[in-house]
Amino acid sequence: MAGRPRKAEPEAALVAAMNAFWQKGYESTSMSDLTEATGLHKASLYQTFGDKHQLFVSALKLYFKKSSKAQKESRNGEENPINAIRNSVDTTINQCAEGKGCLAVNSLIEVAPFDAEIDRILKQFRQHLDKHLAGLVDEAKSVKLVSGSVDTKEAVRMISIFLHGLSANMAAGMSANKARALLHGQLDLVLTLRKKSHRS
Amino acid sequence: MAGRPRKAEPEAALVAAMNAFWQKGYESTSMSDLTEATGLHKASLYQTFGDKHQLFVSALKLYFKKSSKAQKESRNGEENPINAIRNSVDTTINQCAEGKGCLAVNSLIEVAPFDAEIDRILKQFRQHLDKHLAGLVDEAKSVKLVSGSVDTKEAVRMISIFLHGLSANMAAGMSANKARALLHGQLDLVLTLRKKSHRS
DNA sequence: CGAGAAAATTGCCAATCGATAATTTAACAA
DNA sequence: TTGTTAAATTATCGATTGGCAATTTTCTCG
Repeated sequence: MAGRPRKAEPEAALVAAMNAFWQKGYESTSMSDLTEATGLHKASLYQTFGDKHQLFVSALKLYFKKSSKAQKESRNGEENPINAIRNSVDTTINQCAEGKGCLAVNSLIEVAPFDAEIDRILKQFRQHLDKHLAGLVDEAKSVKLVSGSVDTKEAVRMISIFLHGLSANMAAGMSANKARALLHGQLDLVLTLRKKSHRS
Repeated sequence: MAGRPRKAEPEAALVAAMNAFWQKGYESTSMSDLTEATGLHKASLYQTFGDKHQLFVSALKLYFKKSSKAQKESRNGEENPINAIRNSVDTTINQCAEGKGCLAVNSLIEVAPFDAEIDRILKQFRQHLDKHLAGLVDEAKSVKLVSGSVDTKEAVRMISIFLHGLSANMAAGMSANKARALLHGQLDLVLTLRKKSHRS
């Protein structure tokens, strides 16, 4: 009944493909690049993941899965909601890489305008992240660490947009440290925290 | 002496090429796309502008020329420095287009990481814009419309990053109106203006 | 040990990529 | 008119693209 077993876990190949798309973008990553990155032959990629577009969709979904997992872990017992917020956005920055930026933001610009499916996936992901952050902001408001006059949705949006901007700048070489510093400044402004209040 | 005259202004073709790159990005825009957009035949494009990369460089420089011109005109006799700042960033948003974003930001993500020349041009452009905005902020500080405690460079950077984020979101469909509203909110925060102070 | 099944690999495909050489067309000067 | 010059066009190049059919290898089960 059973046939020849796989030599490699397809998950590892998918991670390699994800990194390839991340580094070069969708269009510029050729099937040849993908075979080199994954170690799999071209036809094996087609058999395992379908065509290039399907492989990209799978890679994006994996990126989101990893990112969501990192978000959940970012709290890690932290009780102070403000610090939880800081951990959360720091984690988002950590998902970016110097010289590469964030795969989601890159794809938002490069492929979402021409690809309804990718656009849908990315929108879903943004909503997911925004919801997570909004929960933390509400929590901070409930314990009066953030003023009740702050509009949660608005605040989250201002932070989210700023994160997009940081991703673009990191793609062009901004360091993660610099990005984090700017980001915490933005948090101070949006949540009307006193400056230099980073960490407790 | 003189030979056959040109049938079309090369400037018009360059504008068309710029729009093509803007809409589809560098890699995805083929020479075939460019011939269709410009109306020129392929070989004419090579003769007039050099290869694809040189044509892209020329298109980027044209984009910056147009953008810089719009920036200068955005003041247009406005005496209130705060309104001059608002006009300036509104002009930046106007350079973006719904569904396309800003050519500079798109290129920053798509090509700057792999192309030193483009990276240099884009960096130069950002510095130019930042300098212009910093001048306006300093002006506002000198007439006490912005607190002297505001760090000009820091403030400009926070606004610039936010603009990058807005461009990314506009590429994925955010309306210019929404972008402007969020942007003015960011100005209020960064320059510590009282909310809803838009326009005088 | 074969028979069968599935993974892995080879080899090839039409289409398109960016880029030029060779040629034709059209204008001005002599 | 004709020679010169340059723009416009045609035709074509080799390389690479994404994609797949055909084949070989390697396993499990009867």
